[in-house]
Amino acid sequence: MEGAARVIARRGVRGLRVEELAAEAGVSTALIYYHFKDRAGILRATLEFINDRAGRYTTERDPARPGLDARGELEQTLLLELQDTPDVRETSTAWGELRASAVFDPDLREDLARATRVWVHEVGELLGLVHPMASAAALTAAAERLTALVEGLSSRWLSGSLELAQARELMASAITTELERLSRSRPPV
Amino acid sequence: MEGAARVIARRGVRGLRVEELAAEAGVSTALIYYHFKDRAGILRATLEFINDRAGRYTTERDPARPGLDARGELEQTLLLELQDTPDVRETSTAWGELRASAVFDPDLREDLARATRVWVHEVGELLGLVHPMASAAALTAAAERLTALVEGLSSRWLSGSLELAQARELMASAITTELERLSRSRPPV
DNA sequence: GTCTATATCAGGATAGAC
DNA sequence: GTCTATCCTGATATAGAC
Repeated sequence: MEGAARVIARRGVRGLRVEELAAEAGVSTALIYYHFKDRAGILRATLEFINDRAGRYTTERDPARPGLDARGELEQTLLLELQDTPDVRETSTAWGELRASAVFDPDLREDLARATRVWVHEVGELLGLVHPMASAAALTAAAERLTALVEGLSSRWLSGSLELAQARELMASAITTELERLSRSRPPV
Repeated sequence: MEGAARVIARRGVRGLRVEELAAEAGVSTALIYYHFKDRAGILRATLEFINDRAGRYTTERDPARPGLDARGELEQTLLLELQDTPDVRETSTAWGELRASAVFDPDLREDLARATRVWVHEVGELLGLVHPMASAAALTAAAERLTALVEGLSSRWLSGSLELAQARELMASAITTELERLSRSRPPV
């Protein structure tokens, strides 16, 4: 699975070759087919693996850093996707590929939509911690804008149209703006 | 070229089959190869065609609607990408595919980065018309955020994670927010 | 479980006639 | 310019031995 994640990060979901994956794992292609029904099965398992791993590093901060306030946690959650580490690169790349593939493959859409909803919801909760008086609708809209922006910036970064440092700055300023917006729409007590 | 644009919208850049393109155009594959060197040549020509067409419908508003104020023009330019017409769908799909492919194909990056810069610059200019006192840096940053958000929302829409109407609402509210932000950072005279 | 073939097939590209 | 026929490569998937 780790090898598969690396291959997807290197070649994309649609560029994944079973032979290359086998080489990456140091086994024969036949063994891959022994463990997975077919190419689609490999993909399914790998994307699940990647999502699990992403979920892990998204939530493991919770108990570990009690000193982090809600806003800090929000920033960290969103900026996490804009980092040049192998894990994040793999996850973001796979995520982008999944979305791009879903445009042409309806089978992928449901999983993707669900995962997106979960993420938007998480960010919405964090925004709610910072601004407890904001309406649910306002929080959801802000979360939707912020997460969509992360995806947009991430794909610009990965496709070489934007420097990582700039992407992070733009994201940070967007967070500030959204929080200001929330505090104006329903001022805190 | 129109047939190619349709096929790309249906199958993606990486899913384009020369045979399907030939069928779409009602000719043989051999004739396609008579006109284009190879598959890459087909792709190059088609993406150029699509970009030209997109450029056309982006700018043809200028002389036609003198009544449209700067803000209206800004909104129209950005919301244009979020419409369910064949042209826009084709353009947005191709654009998303191009970006997704560029992650794995360095050859595509330069063209893409250039086109992105042009677009960001255009939006920056429009923002400047609305807020002539804002600094160039602030305008560019806002344009970068807004265009990245359009891309993020567009790919969510095309991949079935977001309703078009919602995407448009989110985009409209983001424009409002960015304009407010600009007016605060350097208040108008 | 794991390997070495190998069947099979799709799709890019070309030859050569008209 | 346009077609039919076909070559050829690369990639999925399987058979069968160990």
